[in-house]
Amino acid sequence: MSQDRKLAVLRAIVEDYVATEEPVGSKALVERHGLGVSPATVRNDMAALEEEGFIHQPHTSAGRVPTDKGYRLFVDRLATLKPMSAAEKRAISTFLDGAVDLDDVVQRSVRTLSQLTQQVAVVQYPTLSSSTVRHVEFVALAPSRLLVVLILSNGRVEQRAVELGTETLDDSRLADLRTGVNRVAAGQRIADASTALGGLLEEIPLDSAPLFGPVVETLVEAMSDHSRDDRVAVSGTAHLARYGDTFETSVRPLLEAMEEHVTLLKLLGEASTHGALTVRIGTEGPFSQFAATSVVSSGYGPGRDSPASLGVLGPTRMDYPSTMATVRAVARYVSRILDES
Amino acid sequence: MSQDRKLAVLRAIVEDYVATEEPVGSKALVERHGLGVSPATVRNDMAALEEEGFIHQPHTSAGRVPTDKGYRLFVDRLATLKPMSAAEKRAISTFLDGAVDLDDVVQRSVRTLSQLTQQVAVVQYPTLSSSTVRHVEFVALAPSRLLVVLILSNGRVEQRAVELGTETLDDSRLADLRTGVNRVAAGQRIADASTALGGLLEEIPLDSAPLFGPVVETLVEAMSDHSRDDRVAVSGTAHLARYGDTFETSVRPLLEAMEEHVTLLKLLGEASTHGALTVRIGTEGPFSQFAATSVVSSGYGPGRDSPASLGVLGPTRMDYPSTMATVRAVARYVSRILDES
DNA sequence: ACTGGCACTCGTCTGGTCTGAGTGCCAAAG
DNA sequence: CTTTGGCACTCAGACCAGACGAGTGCCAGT
Repeated sequence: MSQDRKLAVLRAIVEDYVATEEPVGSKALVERHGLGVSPATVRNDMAALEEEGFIHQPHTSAGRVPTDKGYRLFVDRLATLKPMSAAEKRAISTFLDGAVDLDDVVQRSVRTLSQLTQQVAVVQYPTLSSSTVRHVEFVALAPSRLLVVLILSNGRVEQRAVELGTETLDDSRLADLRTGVNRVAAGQRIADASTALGGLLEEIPLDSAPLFGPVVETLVEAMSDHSRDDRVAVSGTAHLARYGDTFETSVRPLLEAMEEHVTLLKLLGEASTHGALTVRIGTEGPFSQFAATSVVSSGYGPGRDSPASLGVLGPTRMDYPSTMATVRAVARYVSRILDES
Repeated sequence: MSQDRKLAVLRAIVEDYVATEEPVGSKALVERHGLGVSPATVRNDMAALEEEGFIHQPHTSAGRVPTDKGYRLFVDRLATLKPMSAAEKRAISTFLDGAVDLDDVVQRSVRTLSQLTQQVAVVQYPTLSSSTVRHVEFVALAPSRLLVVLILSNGRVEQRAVELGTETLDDSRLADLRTGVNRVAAGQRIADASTALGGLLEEIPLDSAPLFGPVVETLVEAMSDHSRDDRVAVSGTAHLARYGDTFETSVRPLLEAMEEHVTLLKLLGEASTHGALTVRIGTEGPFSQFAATSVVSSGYGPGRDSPASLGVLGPTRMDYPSTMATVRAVARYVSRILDES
């Protein structure tokens, strides 16, 4: 029995099953893929593949279905990424080039991804922590209320309101605050700015302390607050309809996860090394309720690090070659856009 | 035949059908609601109700199901809003009180709504147009690139990058710009600020024009740009799973609408007069694909106008009394929070 | 005006049969 | 040792008929 042919059979099974969504039998296989051998031969190979756990038959008189392990072998050794068509490339670039700011880039990316793959797409917002402070602005809302606006290099803007209690503001104190804070914070990476601000607190004149205190505190909090860090954009949930049969068991948990951004992020996985695709198949993931779901993801971001992930969720029975190609293409394109801006 | 009893029968049918999700027959009716008459009598009433189009029987040997018209009569004349339990009231207030900014208020509202009603909740962000300009800030990104930050009274922040071409910036010109723009714009309602800025363009010294021109243009655009105006928050899509049978026909279009914010807004309907509940049942809505879906919505917002809507989508077969009560309660509570801040 | 009775309808449940796709195994042929 | 044709076997799903029963409409009696 030739090892090569056995793998060819597995590949054929995966491809057929993905296309038809039905267990595939030996006869159909030799017909649809010119394997050049008889069904009986294929049956032997199939028996071996089943023995090794790559495929599985739902019931005695049915065809075979790939197992998670089978898909794994397929993506690792058998799949060649399907090259993107010119039309698809064009779609990506025209769609993404119109973006006006970071939010928009993310929104458009996630749309593009879901549209091209016909699946649920997820894009994590680039993390705050790797960016630098561009500017901090203060706006008086009322005599004792202050709006703190933190502007970051990646275009993100964080804002917080601060109650000053009995302390009151006037223009000159506001100016002091503005120059003082920006002197130490502007241009710094988030983490550095945070500690620098801490240091600032200790050297300021005593009479400014009641003002600076709460303000700096809020700023530090806003910087370290990763509550906005786990934001993700989701698109294409309607494609979940294609799970078909296993609705309550598969789709429901997914829909729930769509709103639990933390879960979603864990699913996407750590941002891997730049440009490398990660494929997580079915039960390989951390959540048992997504046993029928695969994740194809990639890190992306400006420069050479990948501060964020994007990817696609779909049934384990998905078209890996083209999904992977699309995810990679979008990740690259988005990274390039972020580089430019 | 007593008119009163006929209505009581309709009410009973609606309640039973909502509870059991199954067509309800005459016998079950008299048993579960102490109507004090025999099944045969009820049958006569039912025949009349069917004649008038309030109920309908799926097939000859089945019970009756309310029609859209039947639900309409029910909510208009028969339903008494179910008062909220103390626990629910507490849930609303504790959940919403923790909100730190406008975004957070909206997020928490939509979460609360979907959790309490066990349905899909939709909350429109308060429209930009009704708020005033708090402050406009400019930050130099590069010698010829400028970040314009527009801070509004409702806590929303809009930001745009401006390319200045050959024009270059320095601190004093930036200060000019800042004071100049804020002098005419700060404190104005959006629309007024827009026109005022237009006027500003004509009276500035000639040498500043190349700088002011593109900046003001961008600002006006950001103000009039309603692309961010149709933003909505959605939560609880997982509850769509309860549509059960009619998956492809009902749920899919809904999931698609969830991402088409424009559609969602149309569905939510015009923000009605403050505090008034709107109920749109099945085909009464503007979209034929949502024939099996009802919308319960209410305007909300600070003061006495309702710049935005919030509401709940669900199957026509929903528990109107409690849904309506919840929507109203949340709308009121959110309005109050917006009033305070 | 209400009620009990009765004949009727028709969707669903049950059990049984049939069909065909697909298998595993074996013996014969390369 | 590998491949192939043949053959008996399994079993899910389709199909069918009959029984069941929930629910109805109508009518005559109270």
